[in-house]
Amino acid sequence: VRDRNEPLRSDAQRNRERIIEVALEALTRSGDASLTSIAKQAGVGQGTFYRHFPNREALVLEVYRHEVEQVAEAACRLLETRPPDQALREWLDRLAQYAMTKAGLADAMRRACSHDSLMSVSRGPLTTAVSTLLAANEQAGTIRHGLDVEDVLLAIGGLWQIDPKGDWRQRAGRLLDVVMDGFRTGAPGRPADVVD
Amino acid sequence: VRDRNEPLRSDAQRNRERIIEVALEALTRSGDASLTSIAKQAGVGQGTFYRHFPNREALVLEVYRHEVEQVAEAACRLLETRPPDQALREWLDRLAQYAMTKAGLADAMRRACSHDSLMSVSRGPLTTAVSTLLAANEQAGTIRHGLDVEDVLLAIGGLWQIDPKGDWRQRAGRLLDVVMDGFRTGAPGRPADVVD
DNA sequence: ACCTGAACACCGTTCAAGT
DNA sequence: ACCTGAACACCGTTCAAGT
Repeated sequence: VRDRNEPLRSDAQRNRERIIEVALEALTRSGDASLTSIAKQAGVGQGTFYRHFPNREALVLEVYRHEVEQVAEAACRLLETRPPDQALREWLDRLAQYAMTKAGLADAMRRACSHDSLMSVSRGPLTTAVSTLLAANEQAGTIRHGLDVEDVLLAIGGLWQIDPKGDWRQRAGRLLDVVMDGFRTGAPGRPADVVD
Repeated sequence: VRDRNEPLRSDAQRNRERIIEVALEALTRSGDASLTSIAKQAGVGQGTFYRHFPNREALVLEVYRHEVEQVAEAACRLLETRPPDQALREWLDRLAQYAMTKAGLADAMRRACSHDSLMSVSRGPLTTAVSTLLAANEQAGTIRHGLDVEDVLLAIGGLWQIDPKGDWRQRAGRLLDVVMDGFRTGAPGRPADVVD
């Protein structure tokens, strides 16, 4: 209904930002925080809330997008200062750390978002980050050929199942060890696909 | 309040089974089927429903437990007719297939169940199956030492994120290829832990 | 001991009325 | 163009009354 490129009226802009700000805080604390409570905390009426976010999924996706951009940015910086395989591994470590501190938000995503929309968000900055890391490693010969972004995202899918309470550092480390080994070239059982 | 070992009165028993039966059907179709609708479809009042299942999580866990037992059983049979690594792989393939046909139920689990309860269900028959497969493979030398059940369950965690619509067979296959390679002994980058 | 269904609280969503 | 808050539908949960 509204032109996405037209700038918002200043009060609307402020409201929108305030909602996102409050939602980040509330959803991080608990993934099932009610929209009503978020609207109230943000100091807007329900109608206003729904003008900006037509449903829970829209809000969660927006908050998530904001957050995930930060992690994605780190990838390039890591590649500049480290060999590709170390950069990949460290980036995955950071992703794990991020997943743990934002467990509530991840929970909100799982509960509110369809498979399709989950994919489409990943198709944003996360994809760029992963494919950059992937390309650098493939070129350096530190991972097997033919892996795509979704292979990686699925392989680390277990991160979102780790309990943030408890020994998550060790758990995540073990998972990433296994996964990284699966990524490397010439893993046994699959003779290294020597292409052209 | 009730003694878990005392047998239920026959009508109560029948109600309980009917609820589970209906819930399996409804939740498989859609993970967010309402408890009210399930109770109604099962032909019981709300009070009866809550007598058997104090909340959504309790119901979902119970339905899930029933289903997962079937997959777990297959593990032993596979080990009898195949070499350990093929048995493991084929079992994972079946798990993937199962995850896809029961996508709604998996969705219901994700939405309704806490991390803790998710773990505790896995600690049931699934754990037995995985650890049997793991032990056989470790002994045969087809996987690295020191992997535990949770390593495996986390490594295949991505299965639950695959979209059942679309090319899930190929996706799951690729994921399991990566993961199995990560499991094998002597994967590069981790010099084979030669123990004792 | 178990079942029923009305009743309650709460949440997501809509909409007429405002500025 | 945007905001407000009352109103509605629906869901989870409880409980007094039944057998």
